[in-house]
Amino acid sequence: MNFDLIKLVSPLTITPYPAYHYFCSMSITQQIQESVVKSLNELYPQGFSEKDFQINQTKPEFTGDYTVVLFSLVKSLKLSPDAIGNQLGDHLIKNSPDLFTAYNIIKGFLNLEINETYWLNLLQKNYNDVCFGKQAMNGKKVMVEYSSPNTNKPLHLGHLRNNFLGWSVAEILKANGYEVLKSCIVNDRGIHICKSMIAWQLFANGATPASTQTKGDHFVGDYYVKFNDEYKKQVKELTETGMSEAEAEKNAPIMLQTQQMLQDWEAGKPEVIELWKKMNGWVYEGFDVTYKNIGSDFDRTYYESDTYLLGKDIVQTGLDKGVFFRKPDGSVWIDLTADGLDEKLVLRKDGTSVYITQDIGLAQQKYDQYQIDQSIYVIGDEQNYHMKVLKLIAQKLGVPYANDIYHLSYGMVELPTGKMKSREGTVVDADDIVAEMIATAQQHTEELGKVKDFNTEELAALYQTLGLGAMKFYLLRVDPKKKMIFNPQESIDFHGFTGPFVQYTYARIRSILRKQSPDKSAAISAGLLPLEKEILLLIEQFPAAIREAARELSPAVLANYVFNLAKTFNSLYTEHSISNAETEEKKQLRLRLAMMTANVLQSGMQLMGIRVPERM
RNA sequence: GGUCCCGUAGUUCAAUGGAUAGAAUAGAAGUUUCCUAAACUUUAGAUACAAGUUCGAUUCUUGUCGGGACUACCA
Repeated sequence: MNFDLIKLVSPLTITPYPAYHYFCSMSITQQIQESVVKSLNELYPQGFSEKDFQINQTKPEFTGDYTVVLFSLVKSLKLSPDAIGNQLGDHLIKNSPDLFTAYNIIKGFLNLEINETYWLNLLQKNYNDVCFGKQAMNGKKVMVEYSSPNTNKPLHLGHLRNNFLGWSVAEILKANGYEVLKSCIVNDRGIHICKSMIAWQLFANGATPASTQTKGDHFVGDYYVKFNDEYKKQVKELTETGMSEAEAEKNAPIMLQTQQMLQDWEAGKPEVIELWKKMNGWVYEGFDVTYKNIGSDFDRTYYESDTYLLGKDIVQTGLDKGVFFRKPDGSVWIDLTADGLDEKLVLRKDGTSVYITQDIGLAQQKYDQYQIDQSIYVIGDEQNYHMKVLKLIAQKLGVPYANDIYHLSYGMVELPTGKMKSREGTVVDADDIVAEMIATAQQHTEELGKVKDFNTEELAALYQTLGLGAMKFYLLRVDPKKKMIFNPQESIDFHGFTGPFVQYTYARIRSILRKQSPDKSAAISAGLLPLEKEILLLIEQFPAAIREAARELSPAVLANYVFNLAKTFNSLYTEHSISNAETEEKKQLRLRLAMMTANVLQSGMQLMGIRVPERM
């Protein structure tokens, strides 16, 4: 058997959904809500809305599918929960017999049983719909800025979380009908860039990535490390001559050289600019390889060397408006003490701009260029203060996009031993860890020996799919806002709550469907078994999960969702045969169930940037 | 000092104020003549502490203890 490489793994990027396609029917929760509101208002005069009660999925230990929590109604109705439950339950069944078939009340909870035909119709209508759960375009435009690398060192584990998160959030927003622009701001200038340039001049003897067979970003990063080593050495030498540490740090020759180089760069000195371009070029070649490998892409890349002068004119406007004030030395500030922050510099006394100045300028430029409705910045939580300042300044300036600035603040990735520290050499390199995951995928695959007929290319694609899938899932399964621990041992596990677990479930379904697809015209069986219904309930919640993921800007919602669905399907798979089902109608039901599960798993994984394999 | 964030099984993570706090992993015990055992089943194990708000608190409020981030005329 030979499989086409293209078809072996699922596509990564989502194609825009046709405008005519959208999930038109209301979710079951919404329908229940609506029915309950209607019933309450017909039964009682008080006047109720959806906010007056809660609908939950019924806990497995009770009979029923969805549950109305009655406590919140007790006070205004002055009736016991049981009395309300009985009246409401009767009324619901009488008025919507096609939706509700039975109810029971336990300790203030009204458990409702949903008519089985609802689930069967849902399945029959959508089992082959690969767009299930996605919304039509809503005309809103969002920019998601993520990745934002420095050109003095290679990407590390923290960047991976940023990249996977930014990319996934962009796809999730697309699935919710937004037009999304992915952007990247490259920090390509400044003192830290000059550090690696100086070190290269001093120590490289003309070496290049090509001459040393090193990936460009790693090559340059090595000189950044060399700078720090040399700097430390010089500081130590100076302090040994009796100089104070602070003085030594200021006067170390290599630091003086670096500062001179920054001035030369700003003055446009040709040989400095040339070196800068050359070394950044090496870094970009390296980044391109990494980005391509991990599946990051951008619609628009901004370079700080182009934007670092932006924002000065806005500062002038702010001065005129009295938002900013000038100190006697000529520097310009904003007073944010009333907002619980400090005074913040926006323009140096020499008239040059600082970090925040260019961010103000760039925000304005993005708005002018693209008329975006929302601007999401995927940046680590160490910059919470900075982003708060940015938004505050925008608000005080009264710019129209001020309230559309949103900082998607994600937590740091830490190791079991603590924070990653470049000085202590504990930084986990992005390329290394990805390669390690792919190698682990290869090792597992070879041990299991299930795809011995694959050719070299197919194997490479599979290892990539599995290794990267495991990595992405691991970094995305945690709530982005929270810091997370990266445990190298645990991360390479391909069992349990992992990407490969979901991929495996998908592959097993595809294996069945390759041999036999559902017969479109065939009847399906009524009388759903508990596991069959459980899967349908979960599938029905997929559109809601996509919406929630967008509302929370959290791919973790999808990771949890997809895992639960896969887990439940695996139980069904073990308990009940699909191909050799009890009856032909059962078989047709389960084939549809399998197909829809596979589609939803694929969509969900795709929204996290994870491909799913046909076989593994 | 100031501002902000976080404390849930041994470990890593869940839980719009709702029922007996879920998973995964590690531990223990099982499942392969049958659709892929990267799977499934069973088992044991946790809300830092103390008050408050209420029908009900992991969730909201306050305090205590513990951990972290930020607080540059760097970017």
